Amino acid sequence: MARPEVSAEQKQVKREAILKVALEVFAEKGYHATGIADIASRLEAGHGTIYRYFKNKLDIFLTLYESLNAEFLAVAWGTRPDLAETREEYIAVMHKFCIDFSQIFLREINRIRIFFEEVYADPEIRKSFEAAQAEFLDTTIRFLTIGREKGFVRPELHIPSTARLMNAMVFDTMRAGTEPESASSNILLLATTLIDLFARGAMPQLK
Amino acid sequence: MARPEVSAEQKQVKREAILKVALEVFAEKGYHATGIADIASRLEAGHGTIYRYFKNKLDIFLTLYESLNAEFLAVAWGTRPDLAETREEYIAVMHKFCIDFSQIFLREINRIRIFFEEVYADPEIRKSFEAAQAEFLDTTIRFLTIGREKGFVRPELHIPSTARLMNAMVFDTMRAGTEPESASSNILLLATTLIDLFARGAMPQLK
Amino acid sequence: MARPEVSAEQKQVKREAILKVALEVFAEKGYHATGIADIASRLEAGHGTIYRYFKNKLDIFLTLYESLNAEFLAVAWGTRPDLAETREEYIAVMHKFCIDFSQIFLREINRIRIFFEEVYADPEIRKSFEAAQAEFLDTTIRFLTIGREKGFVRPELHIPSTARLMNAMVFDTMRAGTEPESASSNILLLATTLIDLFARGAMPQLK
Amino acid sequence: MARPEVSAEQKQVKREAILKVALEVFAEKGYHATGIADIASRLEAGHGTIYRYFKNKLDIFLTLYESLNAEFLAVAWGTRPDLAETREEYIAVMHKFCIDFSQIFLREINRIRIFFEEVYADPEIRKSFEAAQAEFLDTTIRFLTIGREKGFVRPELHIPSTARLMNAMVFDTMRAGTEPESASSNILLLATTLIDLFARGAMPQLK
DNA sequence: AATGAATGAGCGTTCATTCAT
DNA sequence: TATGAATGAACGCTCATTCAT
Repeated sequence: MARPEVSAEQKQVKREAILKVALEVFAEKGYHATGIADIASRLEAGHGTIYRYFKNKLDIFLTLYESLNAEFLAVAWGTRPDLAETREEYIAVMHKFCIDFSQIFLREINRIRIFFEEVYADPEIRKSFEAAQAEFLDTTIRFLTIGREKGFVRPELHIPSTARLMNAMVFDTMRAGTEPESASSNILLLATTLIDLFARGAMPQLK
Repeated sequence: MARPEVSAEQKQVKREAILKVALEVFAEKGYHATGIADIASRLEAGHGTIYRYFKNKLDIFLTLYESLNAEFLAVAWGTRPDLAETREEYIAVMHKFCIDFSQIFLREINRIRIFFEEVYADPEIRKSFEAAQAEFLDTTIRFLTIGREKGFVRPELHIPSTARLMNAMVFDTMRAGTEPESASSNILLLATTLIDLFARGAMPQLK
Repeated sequence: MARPEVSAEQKQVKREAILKVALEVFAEKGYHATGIADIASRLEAGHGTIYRYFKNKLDIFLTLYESLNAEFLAVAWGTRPDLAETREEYIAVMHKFCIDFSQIFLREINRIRIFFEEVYADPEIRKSFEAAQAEFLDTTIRFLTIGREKGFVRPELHIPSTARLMNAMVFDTMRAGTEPESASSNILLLATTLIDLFARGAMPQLK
Repeated sequence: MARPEVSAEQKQVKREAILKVALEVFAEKGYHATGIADIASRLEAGHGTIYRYFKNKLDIFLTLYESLNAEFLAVAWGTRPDLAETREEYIAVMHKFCIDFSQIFLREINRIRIFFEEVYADPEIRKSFEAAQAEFLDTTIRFLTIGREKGFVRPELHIPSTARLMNAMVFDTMRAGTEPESASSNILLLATTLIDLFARGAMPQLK
């Protein structure tokens, strides 16, 4: 009984070691330019070894890709706009979401890089990306719908479009974090601005 | 003297013929999956011929890519927020920009597709994309800066961040137009919502 | 003293277990398409284990192959044309040989399949096949030589050639038994016809 | 008009050059042990070149294989037992068939070698072999049926079985020709014996 | 100018075998 | 004794690019 557990555990350890170096190489060179040989040699292992743990190159990539999607989605579905009783609380929910997202970013900058850069490298990756995007859209739609019910969102706003635009801003904020530093790519500043735009728009209020 | 001119002109005609079919194939299959042979055979020409007009596959792609960027940038630099005298005119400038952008889209859906999907297919493409994005950012910064000077933009807004977020929304609106139709991917609806968010935010105004 | 015996016995039991499943897999997939992993997994053992009992894949195959040859040869050497006193008894010897061969077939269809199909899969197998064929030829030559001495075989017949042709018919009859059923592949009918051709030829006798 | 013809002709010349060396290598090393690289290097060409003329390794092999089948079948269908008016003429038809077959053999010993040795190297080859065998059987059945109608074949003989056994002898005679010389592998002697067995059987006629 | 035949580096992947545990 | 993780040589094949015609 103990034995298979150890074996399975060791297998998992090795899988994760492969994922770790694969992520590094994918982030450095991109999906297409990365060869199994690159991953194997950085792992200081034979390239046959990798095929003991993953079906093929795509399998490795999708594993990395989907685990990131899962983390993002967990944060997104974890927001609780339903608990917000006031306008300020509603904004605070959004704020918390941005903070949580940022934390994943800080931890997972390489995975975020491949998340954005390799969307179209393979039809399977694209499918995975699109499935995740659709689900993200659902979470944002939920956020807005609850907000409207509670009177925190202007009722005349078209929710699906708004959700899509907000997601575009959120993901671009993440993407900014993967870029070499510049004034415009400060992730926190972008998040603050995003919330400000959401709350008040860009134009002064007419009296 | 006449001869070389004709020759150069003919050369240009052929170049454009190649670009035309290359665009089709790139849009259908993507950069990596497209072979020179695919382009040549659809052109009904030998593949050696293509190398007389372009250095290599990347050269063809970048030519297409950069001409699209140039068109987009021409529209962006052509906006005249400086001529807006009223809040409504300022919004109208933005509206016109969206309309003009949409028109490029309607005409150039294939180029827009490759614009979005092949950003990271090659480091050169990426560089080109990033250069264009930086310039787009400049046009939006100009738009916002002029708006602020004229009192149409809230002075406390951080302009570079706002510009980046607006661009994210604009490009995502374009991208939506390349996707199979769905409620959320209506390009005009997205543009209208974008302007609405810009003008008023998503939340009701406090009295 | 007892111990090594038991060990050797156990070793033999395991060897036979390996041969049993190996035969199944070889028959199903063929020599080249069969991997050590296929055999090991059907055996529910590690693939390293197999190398404790056999030198390599070829060793397993040849063991199976040669044991079948040995069985066939035992039957062939077991014919007793020397005991035949009459033409009818001589034919009966041949008949018995066909029946005995068929029984091996009924029992060992899988080994017969690999016997025919994998002759050239490896030079070693080929060598084994050819050695067996040469020995089969000897048995048939013996059968015919004795027959001639006893006046049951036409003296003008070239015995080595006749032996070879008869063997060709015998093995093709066996091979027919491994094929999906059809009118022409009825093993008993073929054997009967073979004997009939041997005894009387295909043409009517001239008066 | 002249141009494409020349081009197609050159293409054919090259195809045949490839087939020529491929046949040599296949005959020497066998299908599985032959690599595209082996063929290419003997051709003194890059291995990519081969893929301009053939889809893959199997394509080359099947081309060789099927052209041999076609030659054999042409000979088989070219026999004219229907023209035989006497027993001797009927035997002469068979004799001619053997001679013609032998001539292909003398010309095509390498193709005959692969014909026999690589039957099961790939399912496609096997399919091709079996289709050819079935057609050969038809030609022999035709030969025997016409013989029976004309009174040259004993009416009680089971024709499909007889046809199958005769084919086994014919092909084994061919196979003998591919083997290192021995008393039993004299192709003409085998053919003569085959006809003798066909005509008179192996046993003395009862008075 | 136009061609397309030739090239070969490079890819992802398989699997028989070894050997430390 | 039994294991299965590790290995890496070797495979078939693709395709961007060159260059002789």
